[in-house]
Amino acid sequence: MVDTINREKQASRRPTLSSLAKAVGLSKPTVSRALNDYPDISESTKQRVREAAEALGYIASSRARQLTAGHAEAIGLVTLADNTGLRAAYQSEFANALAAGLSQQGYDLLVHSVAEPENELEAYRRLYGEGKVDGFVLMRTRRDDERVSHLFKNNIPFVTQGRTEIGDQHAWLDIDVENSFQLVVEHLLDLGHREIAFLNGGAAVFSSELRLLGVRTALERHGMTLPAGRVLDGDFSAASGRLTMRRLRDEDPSVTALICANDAMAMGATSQAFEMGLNVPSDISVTGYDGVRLAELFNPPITTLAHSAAECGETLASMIVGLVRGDAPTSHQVLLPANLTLRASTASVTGV
Amino acid sequence: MVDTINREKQASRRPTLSSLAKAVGLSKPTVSRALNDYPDISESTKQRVREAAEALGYIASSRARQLTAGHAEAIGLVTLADNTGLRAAYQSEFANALAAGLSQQGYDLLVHSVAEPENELEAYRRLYGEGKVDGFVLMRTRRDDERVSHLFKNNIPFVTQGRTEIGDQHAWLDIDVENSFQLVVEHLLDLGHREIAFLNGGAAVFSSELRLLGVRTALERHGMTLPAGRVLDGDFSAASGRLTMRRLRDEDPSVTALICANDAMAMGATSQAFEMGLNVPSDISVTGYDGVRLAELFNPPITTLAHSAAECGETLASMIVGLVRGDAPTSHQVLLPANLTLRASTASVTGV
DNA sequence: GTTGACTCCGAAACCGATTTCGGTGATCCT
DNA sequence: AGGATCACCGAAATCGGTTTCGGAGTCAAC
Repeated sequence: MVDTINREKQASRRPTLSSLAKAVGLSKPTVSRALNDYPDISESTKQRVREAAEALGYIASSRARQLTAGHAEAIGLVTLADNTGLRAAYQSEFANALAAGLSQQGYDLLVHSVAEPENELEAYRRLYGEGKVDGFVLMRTRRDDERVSHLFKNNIPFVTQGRTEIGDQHAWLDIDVENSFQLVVEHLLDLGHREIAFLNGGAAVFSSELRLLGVRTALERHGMTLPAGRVLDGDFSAASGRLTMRRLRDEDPSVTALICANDAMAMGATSQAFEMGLNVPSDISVTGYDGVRLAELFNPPITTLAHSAAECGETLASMIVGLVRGDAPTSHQVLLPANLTLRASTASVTGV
Repeated sequence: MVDTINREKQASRRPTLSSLAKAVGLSKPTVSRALNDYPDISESTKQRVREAAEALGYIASSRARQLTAGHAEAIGLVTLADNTGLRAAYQSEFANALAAGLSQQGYDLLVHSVAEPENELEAYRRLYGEGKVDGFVLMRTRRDDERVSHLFKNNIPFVTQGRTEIGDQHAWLDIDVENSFQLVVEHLLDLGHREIAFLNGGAAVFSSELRLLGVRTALERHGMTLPAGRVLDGDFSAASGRLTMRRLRDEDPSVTALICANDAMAMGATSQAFEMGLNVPSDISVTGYDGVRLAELFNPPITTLAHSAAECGETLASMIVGLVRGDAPTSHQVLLPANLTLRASTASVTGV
């Protein structure tokens, strides 16, 4: 009876290093080194061990390996549970690419979602403290970001997507927004627009400043200025794009072009325009930023500054893996360009 | 010198159970049980241990715990690297919700991306074999899905989103598409449409059959039939929506309403219609399915069958956790309704 | 025939937790 | 006072790998 139970147990249980060792008549360490291709194991033995492992379907437990190796081969991504709608669309394209890049390097992406923002830091602490991840990728960093300062202080590997106030001290990947938004302005100027408004993304985001700088610089190069009233503050949501479009028609109807700090706001603004009887682009041109795929499907397709989420994800993946393996954080600071992608939401000024 | 190094090591190293035990002058097991609130430890000792743990910033290593506990407290999600565009949009909303649901139950979501579809099974095998995850959530299951049969055969916990051929034997969450598409048809009939085409999603997907059944049933209830030529096959991509719309105008221009099997195809079809000079909905009505957020932002907003990705994610989360904890797979089979969400892509027939 | 170098493998310790089992001391009972 | 009961804690084994160290052979050299 006991015998039966034991045999069943044996059979149902996945093979371990010990059982594999027993099967080939070698010791645990020898088998381990054989599988890991150590030079002090004879080729014939390695061959024998590999065949036996294959035959028994042996797969080394990463749990046990992690314990001695000291790393989890996983990178953490902490998201906020209320991160829904279009904002999530960008994040998902990105997370997908990130996971792809990490997988290439033998790492997995561990996603943890927190319900309340005030528990966010705790999640980082726990995930790393428990040893579930070796480092983090941070999305949508803010200018003064407590996550960044916490990770930095505690010497935990991390890469941010977007620069921060202490950007010179950690690893980051960012888009050259300053330059990019100059391109947008040039494009609109070429089309004859002179009454341009800019819907920015809030001062808490580091790149907002750079975006504004880009817009200003380009305008000034052509002897124009951006009045304070034409700089609006949004929150990257489609709703805030709608709101802006409404206010614009009420308070500043002479505007012929609206530059938005992301695609979601551009889409919101465009939808709102149509609902108010304004046509995009014949009545007002709208531009976005991000290159979310769906902006291309939008009607009209949105002219935008596209950067490849896939490229971002892959680059971030190799950056964080580099950090985990001991690279200096400051050696991983990458600025990617965005490409002005002309589509149908911008057109030359006609009616004026 | 050695002393210094050691002290530094001690200091920089995160505290372990042993060091904590030493600090409070107790044994490892006692401290472990105190922290885990075992009844055979005095309240005063527990208190003392907890305070010391807090003071030292002790966090139990999940790596070590996993080794004895036998579970990883993580659920795997395997994605295909080429999963981009709109298809990804749905997945992301979903993955977000899934992660949120899992986190609530103390589990994390481990995302692994595979580049080549032929390596997909290998990923499932490895992830579970290594003990990195306790189970899986499968998205977009196919009618005859080798992932499903593999997991089923090997007795690995999993939940699918969507039924399969052996759906009666495993856990799944699905939308009641048959019923839902009846609603769409009724809606279109109410609007006076009589020339209706249906862009389905390919026979490999189990629900395609049910969708078709729903459309047929509703039509027949009104004494109508769906001619074979009016059933098109798509692949859920926006491109296939565009293609369909082109073919429809060329080959079957009398059609006044197009029912699509998902939002992406509906959006593609709509975009294409506009580009060909057809107006949606006045010339042709288009409907979608999925309730991706951006369908709402689309211009015109797409009438669709919406189901909450968030609800799906959360439900799947509790289902898979239940399975991991020993529930019978067949006890977790959930059919969710979809809500007909009327927006601006459908209107009554005018021109006929 | 001893020494040395070199190849190949095994015993034991270790990673950081949990679990099993047993033991001490206090308390209660008769 | 002796024995039973109970509350509380510790020694040792365990999970499944890796690493350190050393030992048994073989072979060439002197």
